[in-house]
Amino acid sequence: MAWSQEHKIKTRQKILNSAAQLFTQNGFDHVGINDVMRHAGLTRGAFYTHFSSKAELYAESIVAAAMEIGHRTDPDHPDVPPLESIIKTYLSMEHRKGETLRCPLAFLTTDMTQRDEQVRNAYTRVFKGFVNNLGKHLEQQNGYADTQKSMQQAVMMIGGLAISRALNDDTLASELLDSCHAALTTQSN
Amino acid sequence: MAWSQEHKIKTRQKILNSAAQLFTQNGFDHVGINDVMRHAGLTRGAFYTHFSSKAELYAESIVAAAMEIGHRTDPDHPDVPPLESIIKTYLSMEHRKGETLRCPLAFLTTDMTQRDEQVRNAYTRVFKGFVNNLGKHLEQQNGYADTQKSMQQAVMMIGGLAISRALNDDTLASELLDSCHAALTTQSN
DNA sequence: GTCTATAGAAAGATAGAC
DNA sequence: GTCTATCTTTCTATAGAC
Repeated sequence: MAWSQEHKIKTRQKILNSAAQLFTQNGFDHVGINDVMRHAGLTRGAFYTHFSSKAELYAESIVAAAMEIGHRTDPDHPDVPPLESIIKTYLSMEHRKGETLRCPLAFLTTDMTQRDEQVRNAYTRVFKGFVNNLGKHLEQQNGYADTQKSMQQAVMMIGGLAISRALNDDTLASELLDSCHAALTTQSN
Repeated sequence: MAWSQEHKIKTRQKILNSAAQLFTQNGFDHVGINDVMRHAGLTRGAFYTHFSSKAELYAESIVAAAMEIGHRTDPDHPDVPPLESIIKTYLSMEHRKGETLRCPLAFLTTDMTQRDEQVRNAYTRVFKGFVNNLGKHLEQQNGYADTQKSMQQAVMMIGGLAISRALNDDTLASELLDSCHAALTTQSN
């Protein structure tokens, strides 16, 4: 049946979108399958026809959450802002709040140490894509690639945001984000 | 009774040491009070005469875990190695494994976003101490303080290690740690 | 202070009706 | 495909014996 097939795909997407939001906001352990399904307008029992386990959903959610941000930062796509602008948005107090923007690399960093292979693989692939994107920006800017510099930029962005979220002091967090921003724009590029 | 008082203090310390180890290795949600007490050679029921809640234990554990590393890196103490050596140890695959060395700032970063005030305050205090220590090293080296540079160093160390632990790819993780090391030693200090 | 026993709640996963 | 109901496990926290 073409119709029910299509309906199933749409339902799956709704579950995945709900999961991406809830997981990045609260982490794996503080989101139940119940929460995800309710957020998607369904109930518990319907879950396992779409995903085989909570971990599988989590792995796919990380990729889904990354793609939401990814297509806004890929320099191969049209109308993507310059690196300077991307960095500023990434290292913002807005992103730290996590209401409108949530990079899974920064929001779920230490969460990964407790997860299984499939989840960690998803995170690793997303990280490689992130570094690769930074590398393309750098190459457009300077004419040559430099993986090491791209990794340093990635750490300064992801690490800076992750730590700022851990701090229970808005002033300090803001100073920290500013320091990271300065490191990324002041240095000899 | 002086004897039972002293015994209680020693028991408390044993619980705290066990907690510091288990929590930094596995995070808040994957360590039960049962695990901590068993590791300390006791049973569940004895816990609540020493701590009022799991969160209180967690907060104190973070400080305890930090002090284990702290006194080895404080430039005011005698026989503390130079910054270059500290950075190398911090950004090592050994530290990434977490068997002998575990900085709570890097091991528990995103875990903090789900915790209550007392826990987040403990983390924040430890982070301030970390940055302060780096600042003293920098001042000894260059003759002047630079908080922004110290924060950047902290992010490169903590963030680099945290991300390397999230990656499910030893080669990539090693490259990442090397990149962070290079950023901290190559730059114009 | 430390023990065993248990209350009470939450959550992953499954069974079976519709 | 989605629902309600349930099995099973896990864990914080407390009660009461010694």
